Formats: sequence, C-alpha cells, structure tokens
Amino acid sequence: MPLEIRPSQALRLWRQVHLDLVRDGQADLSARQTAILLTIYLELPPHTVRGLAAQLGVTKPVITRALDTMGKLGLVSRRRDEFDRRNVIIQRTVAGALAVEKLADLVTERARELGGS
Amino acid sequence: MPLEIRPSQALRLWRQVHLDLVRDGQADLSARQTAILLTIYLELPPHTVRGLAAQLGVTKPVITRALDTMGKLGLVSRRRDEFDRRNVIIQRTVAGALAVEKLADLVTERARELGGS
DNA sequence: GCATAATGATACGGGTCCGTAACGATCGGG
DNA sequence: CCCGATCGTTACGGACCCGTATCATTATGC
Repeated sequence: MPLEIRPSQALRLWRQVHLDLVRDGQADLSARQTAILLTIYLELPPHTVRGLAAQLGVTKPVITRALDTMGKLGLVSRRRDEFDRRNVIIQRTVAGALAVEKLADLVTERARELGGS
Repeated sequence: MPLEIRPSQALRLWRQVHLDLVRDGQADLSARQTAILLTIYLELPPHTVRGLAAQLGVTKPVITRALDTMGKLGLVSRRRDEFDRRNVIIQRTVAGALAVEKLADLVTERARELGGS
C-alpha cells in the first residue's frame, strides 16, 4: 500500500510542517535530534547510545549530547542497565510521547490539506 | 485532492527521511533553516529579510544569520534591491535548487516505500 | 534641508554543538 | 586475578545560534 505523493506536494508538506514547528515555538530540533527522538519512539527497545550512534552513522558523543539536551527538555530519560552496568538504556517519557504524537497529528493534518498541485 | 496518511505512517516517513538526511552527511539544518530554505524556493519572489521574519514569526537577526550560514553553503545568495537600497533580495542558487529537488525526491521515494501500517 | 521611519547588519553575553581524544567504569577471557 | 575490550561520558578548542539592543544606510514626509 504505497503512498502516492508528487515531489511538489512533498515539498509543500515539508515546508508547511516546518513552518508550524517554528511558529509554535517548539524546541528547534536539528535533523539529528529529530532522527534520534523518532528512532527511540518508533523502534523497539532497548535503545543504547552505541546502537543509536550506529543507526544514525554518527559518533557516540553526538548521541550523548543530544540525549543531554532532550533530557533537559523532558523528551527522554536514561537509566543504567542493571545486567551490564556499562550500558545505558534510553527510555521514553510522557512528555516525549506527547510531542511525538503531536508531530504525527501535525503531519497528518497538513497532508490532508494538501491540494492537488 | 487530499493526501490520505495515517499518523503512524506520518511518523515513519518523518523518521526515515531524517535518517537519510543525517546519514547522507547533508548540512544538519535546523527546523528554522529548513523552513526558510523551502519558503525561498516555493513561494514567489521577491524575498526579503523582513518578509521572511514575518512569515516565520521570528526576529530579523535570526533570518540574517540563517542566510549567512546557508550562503556559505551556497544554498542562497543576497543582492541589494536597486530600487530601494535598504532592501536585500534573497535569491535562489543552482546548488540550492538541487538540494531542494533532492529533498523532494527523498520524501517522495520514502513515501512510496511506506507499507500499510 | 532635516527629522523621522524603515531596513538589514552587527555587537554582546550565553548557550549548544561539533570532531577528536582521552577518561573512568565495567565486563570477560585466559 | 589481571589485562584487554567495550561502554558511555567528559575535556578541549572552535564554530554556530540565540535574544536583545544598537548600528549605518537609505528612504520619506514636512
């Protein structure tokens, strides 16, 4: 069940959603942070720093810093893995789930409004 | 001709495209920069700093700095308005048009691959 | 001509992020 | 038990961005 969308529609959707994100005064997440956040909330746990770094193709400090920032925003939290105490398990939060859900609704709504150009 | 998409599809599309952007080592544009870039390339010229600031609901220095950065990346360029020399006209570039087109193809392709979940 | 308004750029102090390199903590094999 | 491997974090110097305030330049109205 592929989703049919033309390039011009894709661009207008992309622009409109980003405009909404900026105007709503949301956290101005970079592409990296967005990718990390959505990976945590869409892929099956457990998530580790190393695993996220591998999936995104970036270094570990990038993940650590992104988690620091998003942790301050309340979007994710961290916990030590008790079975292998070297690992850190990244956990979802209520606020994070809410933000992700809001993004989903935003994209869905803007797609619906998309005319046939 | 509305575009039907479910929230879970929207999220998977959003994640996958951001993952591609990060992995391709593209410029890690923030939501603001993306909104500015697409506004320049989708809306009718002429574009000014003041006009962009008003559309995004941000202050003028935000636009100036974003244009500085994207100018270095070759995505946009600036030119004085000869009829009112206070104004600066923001112009598109070949590299910028190419990047926008690439983004459009990326979104379109990832939407096509989207399964029916 | 001169005061006022408007435009975009710049200065400032503070914060975040980058990539590389090193670090402490922890696990595992011999 | 200890040495190497692995984990996530931190240190470093540099770059970018933020919001606010101010600036120089240019246009406009009287």
